[in-house]
This record gives sequence, C-alpha cells and structure tokens, in this order.
Amino acid sequence: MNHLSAPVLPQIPDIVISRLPIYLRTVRLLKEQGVEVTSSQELGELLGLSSAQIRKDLSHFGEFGKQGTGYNVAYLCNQLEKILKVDCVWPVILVGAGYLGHALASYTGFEHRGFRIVAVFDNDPKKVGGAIGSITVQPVEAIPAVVRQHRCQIAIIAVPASAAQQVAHQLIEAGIKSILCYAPITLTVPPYIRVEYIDPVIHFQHMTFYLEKGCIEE
Amino acid sequence: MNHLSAPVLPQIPDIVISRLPIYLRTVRLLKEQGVEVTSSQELGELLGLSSAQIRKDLSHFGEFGKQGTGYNVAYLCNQLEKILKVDCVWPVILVGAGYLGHALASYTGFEHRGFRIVAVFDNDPKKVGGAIGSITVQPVEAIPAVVRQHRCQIAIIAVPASAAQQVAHQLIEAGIKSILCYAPITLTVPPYIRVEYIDPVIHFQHMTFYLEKGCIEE
DNA sequence: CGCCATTTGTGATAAAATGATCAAAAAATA
DNA sequence: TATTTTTTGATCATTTTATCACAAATGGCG
Repeated sequence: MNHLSAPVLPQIPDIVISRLPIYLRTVRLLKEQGVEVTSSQELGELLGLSSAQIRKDLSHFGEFGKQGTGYNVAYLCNQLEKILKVDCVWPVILVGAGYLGHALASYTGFEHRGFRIVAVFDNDPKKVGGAIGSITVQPVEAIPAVVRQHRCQIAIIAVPASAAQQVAHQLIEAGIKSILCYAPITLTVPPYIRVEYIDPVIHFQHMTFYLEKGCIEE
Repeated sequence: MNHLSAPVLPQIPDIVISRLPIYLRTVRLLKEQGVEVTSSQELGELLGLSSAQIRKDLSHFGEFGKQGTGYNVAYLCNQLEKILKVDCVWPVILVGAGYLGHALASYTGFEHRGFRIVAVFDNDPKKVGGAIGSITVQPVEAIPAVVRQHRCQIAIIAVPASAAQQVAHQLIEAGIKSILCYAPITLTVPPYIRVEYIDPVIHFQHMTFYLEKGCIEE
C-alpha cells in the first residue's frame, strides 16, 4: 500500500446502514404510487424520523438530492439499491421445513426485493423429499454442495432452538457468511460471520414493559 | 400532586429496555441447563456484549447480584420477568390466516414465555370458520368484541402490505395498544400506539451491504 | 484468621448519535 | 428579471450511549 492508494472510505456507522433498507422500502412504495419527487421532510413524516437524520444518513454515500426540490424517487431508489447491493437477486438457503419454513419458502415477496430461496433443508426423513411450491426438501447433508453450486452466502435458520447452534455450525462450515436466525437463542459464531435475529417474543416483551399489566393467569 | 408523591423513577432509556428480553432469554436458558449462578462476564460472552454494559443495564432496576459471586440465575430470571411484566400470560390476537398466520398460531413456544394467541382473524370468507389447532378463524368484524372480552392489548398483523394500514386502524379502534407488524410497510399510528416490525428482507438487505456482491441475475 | 481472587455497582470519561442552524442552490412567483 | 419559498448538505452544539476504572463486598483457601 502506498500513499496513492484509494482513500479508505470513512467507516459508516452500522446504525446508519440499518436504516437504509427502511428508506428503500418507503421510497419504493412512493415509486409504486407514482410519486416522482420526495423530500427528507416527507420521508421523515412517513417514517417517524427527523428530516435531518435522513439527510445526514444519505450524505454518507453521496449527494442524491437537489436543493429546493428534494429527491427524485426513481433515482434515489436506484442509488439505495446499489448501496445495499440489491440491484440483483441473492440466493438464500433455508434450513427447517416446519410451519415457519413453509411460510418463508412460500412467500412471494422476496424476489422483487432482491432475494430468492433456492433450497430448503430438513433433517427429518419424513419431510425430506416433500415439496414446498417448486422446491424439494433436501437432507441437511446436502447443504455444502448446494451452497457451492449457488455460491450462496446467506442462510435462514428456522429450526427449533435446540438444533439451531448445530445447524449454524454446519452452515458456516459449508461457507455461509450471514445467517438470519428465527430460533430464540443467541448463536455462538466466529467474528467474521454476521447473524441477525427474528424472535417475536423479544418484541412482545419489549412492549409489555410499557403496557399496564393485564394478564390471563399465572 | 404534592411533594410527598412517589419519586418519579428516572426515565430508563428504551435501548436498555430492548436488551432486557435478550438477557431474560439467555438467563432462562442457563436456568434450564441447571446453572445456578452466572456473572456479567459470562452473560457478556454468551451475548457478545461487554460485562459493564450488562451490569449497568441491570443497575437501572436494582441490585440483583452479589459481589465476588455474581447473579443467582433463578432470582435474576424472576426479577427480569417482573420488570418486563411477563410473570403471567398476555393474550394476543392475530390478524391474517395465511401461511405466516398459520405458522404463528401453531407455534407452541409463546406460552411459556408469557404470551398466548387467543384468536385469529381474516377477511377472506374462505378462511373464516376454518380451524388452526384449537382456534377458529373469525371475520375481522369480530375483533372489537374479542379484544373487549379478553382485555387484549397486543395484536399481530400478518396480512399483505396492501391491507396492513387498514387493519391497524381497525385494531386501534378496537382498543389494541401495541402492534407487531409483519407486513413490509411502516404504519401510520397515533403516538400512544407502539408498533414493532418484523421484516426479514430488512435484515437481508442489511447483510448484503457487508457481503461481496454475488447474485443470480438482474 | 488473613490474604487472594472475583465480581458487583457506579461515578467519571469517552464516543457516538441526534438535533439545530444556516449558506447555497434551485424553482416558483410576481 | 428580481424576489420569495423551499430544500439540501454541512457544520456545530447537545444529548445519548457506551466504556473505563475502582472501591467495596464476597467467598475460598491456606
């Protein structure tokens, strides 16, 4: 590395990155509604954020707006998709063919937002060979080959908590880089693996802190 | 109000509250594993947080540990459940009887963490009257009566994005106070209503920012 | 019993995130 | 064309959040 190397782009805070998909979701909605121009203020009102926050977040990546006018919806949409690298479709594998796995594999909303479930796995022999839409459930032993074949970097864990950690190991072993975990446990993974969690009970328990107690029993 | 009123307990940051359910989940896991005592350091390692953060978070609510020893797992568990008001079971209603609604209504993991789905609603006449486990799907018109009957404060929205905002209105009208929204949109609600969101695509798009681009097409 | 190894709870400090302000630019209007 | 209104992007100030570091307990052990 010499002093003429490309400048290191300033480390962008993860909390900023975490808001971009929300911005994208909303800007795409405006686009679908035929809105051509929007402003940080309008977006802020739709999202419950300050306009300053939205402008500052976007300014990390360039200048997308025009003073006095605001943002061109189609252009901003494009730019956000580029930044998040979702101007294409990413292959995703799914482990767990229970009710939740079925719901995820059957959901038609992934594709146009940049993701496609390309394979489903389960270790229950009764489920292996079964079909979910056009996808046939495979045994977990097949994971490494499928990951290699699709160059897949993302996986969903939709198995019971008791099996999740072991599945995570297998996925990482197979080359998966990011995991979306629906099992209600915190996974132990190497630092170069990214894990995100979805657990509705975490949200419920967050809500109840602020509610007046009103329960059924116990 | 006079000067002898109970002191206002110092406003606890919401970000602290948001971590408590994670702590509870982990402490309960330790309890189930037969662990009797733990420490902020052990919890921190399990959760990928600093021990200081955990101690400081807990210190907002009292002194639960013993110097030199750490925390009694059963006691800490109890205290966290009390703080979050989940030392009981909360009734929850679910709107949307598609694949996702089925998965949620069939999930057996809610009950022992403080929640029970007491009713399911859908506006599709083909679904109304159908059964999910022991629950019969009702028309959305029945929401107000059921909410009153169970004194239910929490609802799940599991309908398509196009219907979610209207459902939210109906729920709020019926007296619901907190909403867990699985539809991929940001709801517009009055300030006294709490909404939390679950949208896997948001997590995927967060992941792809950090991944090397590797797509199928487009 | 005294010493050592632990671990908590907390005040002080540092870092990060948010919010306020404003010049400059663009479009609308007169 | 000149003026007003709007809105961005940047800078600075404030608030919030996280980390550090240590006194005070606690239990184990020789």
